Amino acid sequence: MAETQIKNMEEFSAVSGISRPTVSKYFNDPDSVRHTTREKIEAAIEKYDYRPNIFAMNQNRKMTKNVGIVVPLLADPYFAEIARNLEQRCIDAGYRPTLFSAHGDPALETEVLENLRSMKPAGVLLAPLGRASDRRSLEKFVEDVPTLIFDSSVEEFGIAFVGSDNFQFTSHITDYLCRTGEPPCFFEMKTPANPNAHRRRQSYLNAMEAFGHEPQVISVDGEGWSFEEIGRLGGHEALSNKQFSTNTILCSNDRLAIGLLTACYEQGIKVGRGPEAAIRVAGQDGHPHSRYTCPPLTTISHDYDAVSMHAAEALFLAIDGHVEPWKSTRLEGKLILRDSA
Amino acid sequence: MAETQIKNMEEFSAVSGISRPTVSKYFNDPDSVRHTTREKIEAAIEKYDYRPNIFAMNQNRKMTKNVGIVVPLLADPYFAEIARNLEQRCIDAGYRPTLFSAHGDPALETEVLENLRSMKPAGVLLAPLGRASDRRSLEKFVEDVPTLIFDSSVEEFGIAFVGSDNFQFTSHITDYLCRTGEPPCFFEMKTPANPNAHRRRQSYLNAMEAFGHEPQVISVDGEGWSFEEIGRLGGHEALSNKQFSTNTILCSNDRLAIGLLTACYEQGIKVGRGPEAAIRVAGQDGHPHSRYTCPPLTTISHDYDAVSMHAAEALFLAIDGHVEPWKSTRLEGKLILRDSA
DNA sequence: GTAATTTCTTTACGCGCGTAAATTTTTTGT
DNA sequence: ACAAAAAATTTACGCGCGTAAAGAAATTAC
Repeated sequence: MAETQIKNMEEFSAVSGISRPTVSKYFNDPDSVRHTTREKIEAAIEKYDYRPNIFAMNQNRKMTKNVGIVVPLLADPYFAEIARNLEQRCIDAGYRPTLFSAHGDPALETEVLENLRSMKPAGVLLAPLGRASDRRSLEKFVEDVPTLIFDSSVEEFGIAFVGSDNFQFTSHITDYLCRTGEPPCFFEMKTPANPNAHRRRQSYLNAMEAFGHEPQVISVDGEGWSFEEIGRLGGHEALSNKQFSTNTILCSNDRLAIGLLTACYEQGIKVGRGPEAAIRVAGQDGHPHSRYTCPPLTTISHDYDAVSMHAAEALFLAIDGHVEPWKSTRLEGKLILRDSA
Repeated sequence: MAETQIKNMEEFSAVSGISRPTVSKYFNDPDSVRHTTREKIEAAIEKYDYRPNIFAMNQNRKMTKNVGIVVPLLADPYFAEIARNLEQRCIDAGYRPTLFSAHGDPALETEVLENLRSMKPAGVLLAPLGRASDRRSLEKFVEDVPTLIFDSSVEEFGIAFVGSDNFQFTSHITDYLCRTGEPPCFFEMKTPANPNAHRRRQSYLNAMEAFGHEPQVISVDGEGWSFEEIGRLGGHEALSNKQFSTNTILCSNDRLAIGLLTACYEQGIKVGRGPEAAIRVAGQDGHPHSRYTCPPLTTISHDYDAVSMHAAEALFLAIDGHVEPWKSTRLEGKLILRDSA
């Protein structure tokens, strides 16, 4: 690295021997300049360690290279994991991702979108809070910014939706449970955070009917995003009152299942699929933590990789101007058999 | 809101009746203008929904209002939780926080800092990867940007360090375990990710000596940040080989403990403090998930609130120019008694 | 009420880069 | 080798705001 400190593109253009507009063009898209020119510029970048001022860059460009990634709750490893995936894909595609979390709070979600707007993002990958989201501010946002909705759909907002096929999820795992033991009861939140839960309940009802079993849904109280605690408290109540009509419980999601497992433990109820176990518990999501519960949780897992790939690709296409009608992509999950069911 | 769309500060200055330089002053610091002026401006903001262009703002200011928050692994709920805390404090103090994760990768950590630099942040709250961090790039970074190190200290880098008192952590919980049963063995990673682990081991050795017990450290293999899996695999090996000389195991951190609990489960070993339990297991960190293990994990918890408060305050003071000699603040943890020990 | 002080206005320039237009140079096709 | 096409250069302006300087206006002090 040379000792002369380059402070702007003008100076850089001088030392690199390439005119400033061409240098500017290069930074906008390295492939847009001739191969030999590109090499000269990159040699100079290497030598002088020059990087253009991103604020000055973004000020004039109508479209920046910024991409916002918004999740409802970053403290949930599921969202952390998918956000990590998306982040990497954005970087690989030459964008500058920025991570945001609504922390379970609708007001914060609105605020985050408000702030995002001022970053003039080329696009946004948004997993909405769901039921609690402020519909009007979401609507206003997606009008102005190319937004791909993932994880949980909100009407036909944005350019497309990419998520998991909740119907497949639940029917698949219900099928498994029915084939390997007593048919499952369904354990869920009474007022779930997002519409995925409704689909899963409906799919459970459908599947049970198809198999000729009597469905039983236990809906527990609880607001907010403390699913484990809701599952634990609700589980205690349901267990104490003997609300489960069979020895098998399918939870609406893994976090609820984790709470339920804790409740079972606290009541001395042995969970598993062995003969000595009293009940079987299964979850849904393939939560990063589900491997380490006791017993390890049988679940049906999101295809993290596929979801993030489809979501990112769809957004990048839209940014590049490939307009397509709104589309919903729902990917299948994979059953993960462990000891809990 | 009026229908006229204000597109820059010039226009806003016209409709608000305040000159542009004064409006600019207001956005730089609302308290720097006269009370009556401030009200006029804020009324106009409300009416016209104007927000200054952040790129243009940041371009000329030598110091922005940006604050970077960098953690080693956002998928770890511990870091997610503390990041959330810090984020909120930054917002409350009028800064614009941006979240970054090194995702356990030293190269990514360096890259994140490189990108952060171009955001000209007023300051950075950095929890380094630790042992794996690239010392030289950290050093270069903290020279240029006011950086507060938290969670895991790296020499005397940055403006200060704020974290937990690992010596107090381990001596406190070791004391508890000794008083309530057999003295603990210490379960850790052979090559831990950060220096906190070394302090904890040392503190364990000190405490055991003080109590007149023979210490026993079991160090398990494993690289990276998959602590649960490392704990599980190492736990299996240690349990099979009967390496634990007492019935009590203190883990270097909660994630390791969670893995160990899974190993115990998989070997049919009952964990708890009751008479029917075979061993006791305790962790350290107060991991958000520790409440929901089976049995719920006895641990010693970081004071998340205090750590984030001290860290944020120290950074804000430094940004405001209060230069103080480098200082290390280590906060005590609180013992959380649960069923596992 | 007057002077001192604070705050605001006017004027003006610059930051670093995007980008458009006209021109020149280089590359490509045949 | 020559014309056509592609890419680079020169020139020039603008983006939205920070900020400095000088003077006018409003507030405060006494």
